[in-house]
Amino acid sequence: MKQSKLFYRINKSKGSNIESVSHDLLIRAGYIDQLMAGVYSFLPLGFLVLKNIESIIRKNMLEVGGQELLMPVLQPKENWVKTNRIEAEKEILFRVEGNGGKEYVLGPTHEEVVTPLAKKIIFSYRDLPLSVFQIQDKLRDELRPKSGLLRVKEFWMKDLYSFHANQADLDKYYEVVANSYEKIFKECGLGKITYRTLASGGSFSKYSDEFQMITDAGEDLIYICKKCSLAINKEIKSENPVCPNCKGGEFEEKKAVEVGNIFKLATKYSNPFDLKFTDRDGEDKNVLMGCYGIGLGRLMGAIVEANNDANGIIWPKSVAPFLVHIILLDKTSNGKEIAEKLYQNLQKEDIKVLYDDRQDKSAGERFAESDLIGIPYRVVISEKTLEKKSVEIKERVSNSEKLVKVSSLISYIKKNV
RNA sequence: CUGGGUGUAGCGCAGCUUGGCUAGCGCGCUUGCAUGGGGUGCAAGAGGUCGGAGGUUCAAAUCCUCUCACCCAGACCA
Repeated sequence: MKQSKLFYRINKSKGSNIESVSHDLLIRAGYIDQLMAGVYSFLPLGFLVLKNIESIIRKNMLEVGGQELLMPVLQPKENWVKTNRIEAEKEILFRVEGNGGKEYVLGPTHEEVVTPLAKKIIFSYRDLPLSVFQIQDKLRDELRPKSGLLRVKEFWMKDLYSFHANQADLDKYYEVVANSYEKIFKECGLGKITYRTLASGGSFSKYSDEFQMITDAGEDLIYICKKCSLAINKEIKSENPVCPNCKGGEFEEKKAVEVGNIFKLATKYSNPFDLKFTDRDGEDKNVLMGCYGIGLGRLMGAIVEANNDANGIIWPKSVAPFLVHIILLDKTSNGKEIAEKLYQNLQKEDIKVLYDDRQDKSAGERFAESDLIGIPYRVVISEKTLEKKSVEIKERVSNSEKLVKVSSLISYIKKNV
């Protein structure tokens, strides 16, 4: 992508009412735009990041046997009456009326769709276990959206639903997904600061698990055992004066944001929708279910909260909108030719490049913008570097740069990814 | 929903207390000249009717009433 054509606008000044770092940086660097409270557009830069996060999640969900499908945002009110969530969730439920007064719900989640759907497919123990997932838009009328992407009314969510013949099988798969979640957060660069956190559970299981990333921008409090590192949330803490795992140590209190959670739903939804299967012994039994969610936009915000400095965002390579940011300073036709060729050749190697070809901007301004946008590798091409048939390469995470021969730049980058 | 705060140009703000010339500033944008490795300099321009509606007044960004929106804290939250 040539930067002169990129659909974005840098804002030099921070809004006085913006509190969270990720909110400020994502807006200022042109990743997102606020349409109204809790509702954002993803500009090209932001959408590239979102799609990278999506790819990481999709890959891992396919690995645990999830089959990808797509369910509608628009849902019939009747299904929500059946589970009583039309009442239980009424504060966050968007409802719309269609022609003839027909009432709809805009889906905040999809148990009310996936369960009746599964009923058309699952009949026998032979059909179990199975799991399906989607990455799709969710709508929740949050009472108070805040902190940019960390709490919003409309967002992409990955939701996986699993179906099992017995508790042991559900328990086993639940752990498989939990491990997969840890992998996802690690791949997004949050491995060290994201804790699988014990939380109180759904109706039929005692516990659920939240995945909490430590950050001051978070709105949750979690407690980490200093002895065994078990993390628990506030409710569990008030039920357990000592660590329920090691019976030992004190807890350390940390602010955190919930980037994912997993539940054993058991029969909570198979009951009202009468989702049953015929077991080996010929008896009809309730299907047991699990559900597993990750909010993609929130994860993106969390990644920025955890990866930034005074100059801007520092994207982990796995989710960065581009891997390389070429900045051409040399104004001669020779310099331009070399930059263009590098730009083309990098792309041929499937390396994503943002090429700053804006020769009317000062070097300093372009460097400042580059830091703000936060692409992992910055490659500067100037008369100075070209005298040595080289370009200058600098990683966003470091503050030292080095010269690399023009001819070996691609292999250098490939070696370091 | 409760409490607090804010709406003036694309962005960030001043002006409002003590109504009064054609509503200012910085950034950005346009044009020209210079500059060319950390938000470059000089000059000349374009752009707003002050969130919205109503009211008071000779006169309203400024005062009053209503209303909408956004932010922060709390409550709430698979």
